[in-house]
Amino acid sequence: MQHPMTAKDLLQTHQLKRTSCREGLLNAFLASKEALSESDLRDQVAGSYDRTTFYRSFKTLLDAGVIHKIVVDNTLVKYALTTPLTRQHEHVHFFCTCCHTIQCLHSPMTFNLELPMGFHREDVEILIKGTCPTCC
Amino acid sequence: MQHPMTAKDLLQTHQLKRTSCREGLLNAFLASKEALSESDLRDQVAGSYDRTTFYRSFKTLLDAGVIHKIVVDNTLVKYALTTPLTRQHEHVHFFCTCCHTIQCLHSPMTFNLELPMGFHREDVEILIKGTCPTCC
DNA sequence: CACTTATTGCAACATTGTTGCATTTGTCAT
DNA sequence: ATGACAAATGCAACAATGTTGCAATAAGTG
Repeated sequence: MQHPMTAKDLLQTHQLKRTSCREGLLNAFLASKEALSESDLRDQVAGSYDRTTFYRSFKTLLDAGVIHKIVVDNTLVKYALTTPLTRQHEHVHFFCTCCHTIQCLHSPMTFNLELPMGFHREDVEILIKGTCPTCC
Repeated sequence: MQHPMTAKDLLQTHQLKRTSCREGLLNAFLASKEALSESDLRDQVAGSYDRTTFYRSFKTLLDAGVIHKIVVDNTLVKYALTTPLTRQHEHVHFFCTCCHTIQCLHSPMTFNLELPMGFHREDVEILIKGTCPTCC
């Protein structure tokens, strides 16, 4: 299932006003299957809008949770639309070192993490790096 | 085992010249058990050095792998000394949701991950969020 | 359509990061 | 120790990035 949503829907769902800059940003996300970097976005939409407007619209979408941040390798920062699957905890991100795409894995997998004394676990973030089926 | 190393040792091991700014940075890390943010470091050492020098020294340590980056929650960025234990793959970072500190965990832990067909795993990054012994 | 409120664009500013170059410092061999 | 060489430093100037206040504008509502 891809994104059946339109920029308009996304904004209305989050009770945000429907402005052209916000729609421009969201359309960039809707048009691409992969996560986008901030400069990707800037290249696509920011020519048309004031720098300030871009920042503010971008921040609005982030704060509202319409999009979310992803960090790969502790270095590469990208953003993607927030989906119901994205929202759930303890899911695993897979980063393909070959084609540099990111996927969420939901298939059954087991963890056995034994923490040292005194540590209490609430949540886990896991990023697996390797090659995806398409690449190898 | 804590860090038995001195700033001097660390620099020599990595074949970096022993300058006071680099030593200042490393001493900040050696003095703290926790990961530090860039502004933590700036507060501690940067008064004494030129802004440019701070950036360059910091980058040198990062590039050489003497320190490494840690990202929590896709948002909070900190840095820690790279130790032999840190260097080994599949080590775990712990983020305390109470005191907001980050530690590297090295204690023995078992870890089982079954990947879906076609995926090949090369490396794993794990961040555990919860409470540390000091806090709860 | 008119009203209300949030968003926009602009300008000015603040912060953050970068580059070139002369000076200083560390390292290594003597 | 001393000198030579390479590298790091500090400074200044610059570039990029992010922020704030405010008047003009556009969006949602009745």
